[in-house]
Amino acid sequence: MTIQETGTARPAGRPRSEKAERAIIEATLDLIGEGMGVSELSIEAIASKAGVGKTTIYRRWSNKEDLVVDALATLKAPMPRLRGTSVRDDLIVLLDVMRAEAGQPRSRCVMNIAMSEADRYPRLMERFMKRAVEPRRAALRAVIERGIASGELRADLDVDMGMALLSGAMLWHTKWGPEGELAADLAERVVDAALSGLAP
Amino acid sequence: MTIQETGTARPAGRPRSEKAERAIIEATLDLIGEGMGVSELSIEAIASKAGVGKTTIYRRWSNKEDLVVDALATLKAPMPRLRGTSVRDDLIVLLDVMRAEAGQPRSRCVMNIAMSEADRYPRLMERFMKRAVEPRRAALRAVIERGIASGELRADLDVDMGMALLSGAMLWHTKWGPEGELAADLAERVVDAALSGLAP
DNA sequence: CCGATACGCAACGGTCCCGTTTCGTAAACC
DNA sequence: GGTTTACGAAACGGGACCGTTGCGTATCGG
Repeated sequence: MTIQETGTARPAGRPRSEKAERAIIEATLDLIGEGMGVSELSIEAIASKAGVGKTTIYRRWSNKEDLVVDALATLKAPMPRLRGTSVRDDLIVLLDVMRAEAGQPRSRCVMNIAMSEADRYPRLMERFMKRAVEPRRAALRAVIERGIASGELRADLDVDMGMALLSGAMLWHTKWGPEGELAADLAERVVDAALSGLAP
Repeated sequence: MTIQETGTARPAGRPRSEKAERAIIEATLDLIGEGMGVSELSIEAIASKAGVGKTTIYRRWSNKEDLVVDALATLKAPMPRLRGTSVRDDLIVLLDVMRAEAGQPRSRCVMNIAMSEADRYPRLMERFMKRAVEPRRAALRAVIERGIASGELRADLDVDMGMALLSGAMLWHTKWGPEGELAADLAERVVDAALSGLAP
């Protein structure tokens, strides 16, 4: 009882390497971000990429799905400070986060998983939605609801429909838009187009 | 030279079974429609589902990608007759086709492939885009351009942005909207929301 | 009937990955 | 030093699928 006795009795023997744990999760996210589906992920590939023995993985997670769940749980939605001055500005900020994320392989995990594995891994999706998708959705929803309340958006606007138009348009550009990087002003143009509508 | 001599000399021996060929392609599309990615497709699973020997597949296609290319080539975009009375009506018809297709496993191939395998199979994607995606896009683009010309849509509207808002919103509802079947009036509501915009 | 080709089926050796075990070494505690 | 647990590496038997081959049968033209 010299030091480091915080009540939880430290187990005997060599402690588990946190570095290895991080490397495993990083490798998992990297592979997913490269476009690999969950079913194509192999423990051996993760171990190899992480520079780790398979034993070290199986000691921590009993199967692939548990590992992926934990890996995805470390993904947090980057929550920008919304200035709250105008709904238009806040929407641009939120959608521009989507644009920026679409470029980083790491952040691409979110969209890759959300789009592809929706049906097959219900347990995984449930956690993943709660952790990574819901915060993004909630932020967008809050801005839209605030806009309705303040009169900046139509009083009869269906909130879900507003979310669909805004983030759907970003999604469309990401996957099917003109090739290459997304234009820097894409978020602004999407917001303005959605706000003013297609009709004259 | 009794009958059936159309210049292409009929090769000797038993002819290849067109029924088997159709069954193979059907099985391939079924598996893709069930959410199976191209890399998870196995020749053995296709053969089994089609009630066919592997030999019969390898006799026709030398690898999986060729088979998938041919299978996807049989997918044609269902092209509804557009009445052309109003842009709004035509947009609703086009988007409602998307809604209807989202339910049928067979037609889900288009979206599943288009969303998931974009990067990894460039040769496949090129053909697939040309055959199955482009016609849909062209139809939507034509309607939007007609609307701009007729004054039913804003003169300064970016056509790509219009397509993104409309089909992006449908896509969003398909993947992330409230669970269950898409509402029967979804296309109409999306079109009206996009036309009038979010602002008052 | 005969030759030729396609068919479904089963088997082959090869590769990848599984999940487990063994081994020698490393890092914490007493 | 001694005990205990974790580590990376290697090997295991097992399963899925690969692409190929051989087999007996079916279906065409001549």
